[in-house]
Amino acid sequence: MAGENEGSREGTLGKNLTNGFTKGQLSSESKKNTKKSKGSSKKGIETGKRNGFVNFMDEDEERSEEQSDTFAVSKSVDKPPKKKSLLEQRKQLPIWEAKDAICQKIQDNRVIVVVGETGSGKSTQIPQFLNECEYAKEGCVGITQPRRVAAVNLAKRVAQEQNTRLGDKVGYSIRFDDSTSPNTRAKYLTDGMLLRELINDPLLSQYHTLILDEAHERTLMTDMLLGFVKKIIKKRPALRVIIMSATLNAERFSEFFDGAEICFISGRQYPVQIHYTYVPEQDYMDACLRTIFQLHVKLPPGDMLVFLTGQDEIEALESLITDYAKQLPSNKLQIQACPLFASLPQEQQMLVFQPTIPNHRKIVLSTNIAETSVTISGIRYVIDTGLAKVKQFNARLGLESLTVQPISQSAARQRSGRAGREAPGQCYRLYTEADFDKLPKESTPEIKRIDLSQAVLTLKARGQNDVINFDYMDPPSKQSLVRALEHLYSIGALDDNGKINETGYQMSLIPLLPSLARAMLSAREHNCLNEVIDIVSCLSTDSMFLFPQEKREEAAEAKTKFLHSEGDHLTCLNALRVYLETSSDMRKHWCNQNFVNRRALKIILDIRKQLREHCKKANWDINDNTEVNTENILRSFLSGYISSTALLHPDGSYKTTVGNQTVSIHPSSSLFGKKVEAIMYHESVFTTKPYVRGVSSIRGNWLSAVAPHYLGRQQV
DNA sequence: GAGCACTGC
Repeated sequence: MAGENEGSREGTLGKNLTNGFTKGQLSSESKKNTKKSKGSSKKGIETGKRNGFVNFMDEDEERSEEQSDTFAVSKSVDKPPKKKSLLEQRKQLPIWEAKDAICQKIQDNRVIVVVGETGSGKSTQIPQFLNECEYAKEGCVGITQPRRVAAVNLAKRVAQEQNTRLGDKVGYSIRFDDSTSPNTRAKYLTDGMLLRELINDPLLSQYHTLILDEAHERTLMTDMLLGFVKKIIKKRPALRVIIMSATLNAERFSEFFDGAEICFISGRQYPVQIHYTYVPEQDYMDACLRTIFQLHVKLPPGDMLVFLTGQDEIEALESLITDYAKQLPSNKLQIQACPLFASLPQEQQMLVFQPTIPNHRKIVLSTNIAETSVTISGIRYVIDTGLAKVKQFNARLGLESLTVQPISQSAARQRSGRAGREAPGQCYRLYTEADFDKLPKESTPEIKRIDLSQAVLTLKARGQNDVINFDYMDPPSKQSLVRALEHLYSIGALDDNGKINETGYQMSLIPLLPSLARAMLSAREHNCLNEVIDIVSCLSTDSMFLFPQEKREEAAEAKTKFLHSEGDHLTCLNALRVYLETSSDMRKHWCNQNFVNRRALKIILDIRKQLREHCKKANWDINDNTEVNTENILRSFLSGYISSTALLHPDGSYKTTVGNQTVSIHPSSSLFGKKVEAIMYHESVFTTKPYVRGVSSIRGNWLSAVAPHYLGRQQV
């Protein structure tokens, strides 16, 4: 199917492209185009409807103004000369002028909102300013980040500026890696880590100031922190809070904190001119390909960043670009296409960051990863399809889905901003201005889109028993909260009144999904903690089994030697055990030979190590069984998957025990096509139909034994 | 008989 799609896509693309770019036309068209756009820069690249060109119009004057406001254009284009001292460099940051004002504001107000664009230096400088303030003599400032790398890099930079060893006065704290000491006065941490700290220190008493950075991203963790911090300031009058946001929706944060003052910091961002298409493009892949070549022959050198939705698209477009690039005259600028997505192997990801091949224009084809997580230097042009893949959780059906959706206006601005990091840039939106205006202003916060089981457990374990009335900036639907409560109840984390019990509290201390944490607790009783730790580690990150498009059969063949008849849980245990027995100098080779994802395996081993340490601290015995007792292992998992089970019906289909929905075993599962009495599954995903993945076989009579309190009414 | 945007503890 996938192959067929690609084939037909290539067909239309090819036709349209050659309309616009036959070999002979290439250079003359490009000349014509350049002339036109120069002659009428206000009106856009007007070329009419011929030749399959994608026609863009520029933003109108008013809109350009708004854009430059949004991006707080820096007037000085020159960069600081190399030899300047760190202090002199700091003094040139836009935020330096605001130093006294910020210090004054934070002395006078308990909460402020700081809006600063990229490059303002707010994340590195404000913590240093604060530590010089009168009120901040004792304790430290905590700066939260949504991502691990950001926490580490900011800490490194500030340690340098303070001329101190990293981990001393300036440190960071992220999962698997803590670099702080009692001396630490500026601590960069992921927001998940600060949420962890709430367990042992409910008032976060070590901090004189908390800075929630990148709050506009509205991650689940940031949103939970916002609610907790609002509670804490009522109990700690001395605590200061700074909410940092990159967009102009700061009023929402200000309102949430009872009208907190907003400070605006200008950034070091160059203007980006926005271009829209005149008419909606039917096929954005086709439009993308044509736009890339159209712009390539027209625009001065400078790399290009194209936002697409996923790996398949990126790989398809990459091969098309490479094909058509062969038609470029050899005396003209050539094209170097670079794919970029999270699961791309490290070595290939590096190509994006290395200097562009001489006489080439680098064209980075990227997912959303380049919108926030990764910054690429040299980008002058952005092409934005206006789309992204978004995960959504249907609370009524308990199904997840991943669908392509239009992005928000603020995401579109974030994308266009990627063209103006080093010089003035251009952004070509493959949609009309009218369509842009119809986009939602902000993206939907994560808390409204995902399964909240883990979040609800987190809230309850930190003293927020009433999760419906927690002070959310954007409350999730009642239905999704109720579903999470029901799920937690089904696995025995809550008592009959919905309060967290000892089991639930123990689960909350384990950094895993509630279902997997429950399996671990159950494994203690079944004397198979060792095996279950290995399996939950595998289930906590991307699959270790790779299936490259071109070598699918080879990869499937390699996987057969690990297959276990009882299902996917024991299959991944088999594979991990073989890996662990492989000598360290052979492991890389083993991975390549067996189509095993080395990056996933590294994370699996990190998680495994962390879980084993957790057990050691809790004094839990990690058994040293020589023989694997599959029934004990599966029964342990069933404690966590009790509401994720399905029974085989006479017609050969599986129907869920809760909700009686028909589900199919995903073709990637080792139980695909097998008919067993009953199954439990790690996740259910809606793609073309409801599929379950991470599936293992169970006996029907295990169900009532595991959760009589829950399944009593729906006896099997 | 077929999919995986991106994070995080």
